[in-house]
Amino acid sequence: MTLHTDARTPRYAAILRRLRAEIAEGVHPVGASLPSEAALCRRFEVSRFTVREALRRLQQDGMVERVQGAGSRVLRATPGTVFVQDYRSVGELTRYAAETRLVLLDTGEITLDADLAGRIGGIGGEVWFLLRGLRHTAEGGPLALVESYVPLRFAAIAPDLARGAGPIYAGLARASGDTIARVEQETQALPAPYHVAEALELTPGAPALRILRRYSGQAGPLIASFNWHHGGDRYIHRTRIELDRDQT
Amino acid sequence: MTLHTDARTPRYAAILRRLRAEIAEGVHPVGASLPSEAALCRRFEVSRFTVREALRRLQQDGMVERVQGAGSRVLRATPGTVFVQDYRSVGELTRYAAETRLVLLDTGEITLDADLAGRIGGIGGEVWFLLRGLRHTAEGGPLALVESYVPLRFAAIAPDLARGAGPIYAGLARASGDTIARVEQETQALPAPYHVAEALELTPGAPALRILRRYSGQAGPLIASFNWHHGGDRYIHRTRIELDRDQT
DNA sequence: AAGCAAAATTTGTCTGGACAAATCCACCGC
DNA sequence: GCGGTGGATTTGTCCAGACAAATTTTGCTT
Repeated sequence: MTLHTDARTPRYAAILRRLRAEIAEGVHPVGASLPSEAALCRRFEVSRFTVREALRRLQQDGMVERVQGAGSRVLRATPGTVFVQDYRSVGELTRYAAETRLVLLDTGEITLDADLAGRIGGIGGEVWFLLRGLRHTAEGGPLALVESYVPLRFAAIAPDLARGAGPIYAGLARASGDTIARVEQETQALPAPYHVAEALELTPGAPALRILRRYSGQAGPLIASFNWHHGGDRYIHRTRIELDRDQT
Repeated sequence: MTLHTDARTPRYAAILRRLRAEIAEGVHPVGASLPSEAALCRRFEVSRFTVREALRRLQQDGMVERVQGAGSRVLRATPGTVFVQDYRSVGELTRYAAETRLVLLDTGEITLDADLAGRIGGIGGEVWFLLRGLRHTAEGGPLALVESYVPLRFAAIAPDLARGAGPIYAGLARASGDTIARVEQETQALPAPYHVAEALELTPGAPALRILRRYSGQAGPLIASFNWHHGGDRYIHRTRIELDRDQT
């Protein structure tokens, strides 16, 4: 197959457009693997460099995940309309988590129904172990409902980690001899489900902020959790972009 | 200069670490240009591919901007503590805005009640000039309601800027001889107010995502805008943290 | 001094090739 | 059936080279 591209647009851009369209149309459904780099090279009659450039951009859009030895897998059918990236170094991330932890310990009001064991087809079609917890503010009001999904192999130790010191993801990484490789986060505004409304003292259906956070190690997922928050008046999810350079 | 790298870490990672350290130490101050790719190749005794891989990651961090023909310029010395950064560089940000603009023009469905002049004690107790706009997707559905607040001194030119080409904040910066210094963003989930629900085809009170974005120049605020979005099913606000593997 | 055109510089795109590292899978032995 | 082993597959890293495209600099002309 030859590429239809005028002299202006680079070849990888044409391939990128083609692949994006195919993913959107369901030729490569979410969860399926893309053809290998070699196959794409043959199909588009370009070098591996060009194919990789296109795949790299798909990956940057969050549409595709690439694993050495395994291949490229479709994560989502469309790029996020607004795509914001959050950067923290590992040291800072740990410190951040530690600070959060401190606040929680300060109030001494964490509830953890860790013994509630479920086998729930949670996220990504996989079977996970569910932990449920509640976070309170210093004033005693509910701050967040946390629903954490842990791979089944951690089912035995997860409750202890949840009750122990330090963030859970760090404990899981330690226990499996892994290191944190990736943290992803998705924010949505949804009507509060009944059990969330009850926990956060909202009326069911009121706007709630749901933040999905996924921690992955080199070996695979460590933990994924939904954090349910008050919609607006009591909680603000805040980000900041700082540009240090002059723009013309 | 030879690289000190054990067999495990790739060479580009070592170069990346070195450059990051030098930028942090001020060897390459913010605003200055990095050595050219060719120079870095000679210095580290690697091929251009390897240098480019390191530079590409610096660019992804938002620390460096790369312009064809001009070189690589240092944008910021370190990743901030809790800063969330749009992963596009400033150059790409402009282009992104331009692309959005194109899409909008394509559908021909932008509504701009720019002549609706209000003196509204908007944000921060100051008096602002209000612009209102609606963004449609390619499929024709409403994507976002935009309410922009502009300082009164820009009241005369703002409507023209909104109708003209290019992002408004860039036009304002140009008009005032200023440069963008900071962009802040806050996300909240709120019950959709009536006028928002009407615009986005929601039922009033349904969960909506409100993103407040503030652009500031060196001299002061340039523009602040509320972006109202669908709550969840059609719009996902997504962030991602990717940790480099060369950190322990 | 100002304007314009050519040259030099610098990053972008692309080829072809090579080996390493991670993963997957079929086969074998128990 | 189970576990391990080895080969095949697939992506990651790296090189040397080439031309294109954008920008900056230089030098010439007016």
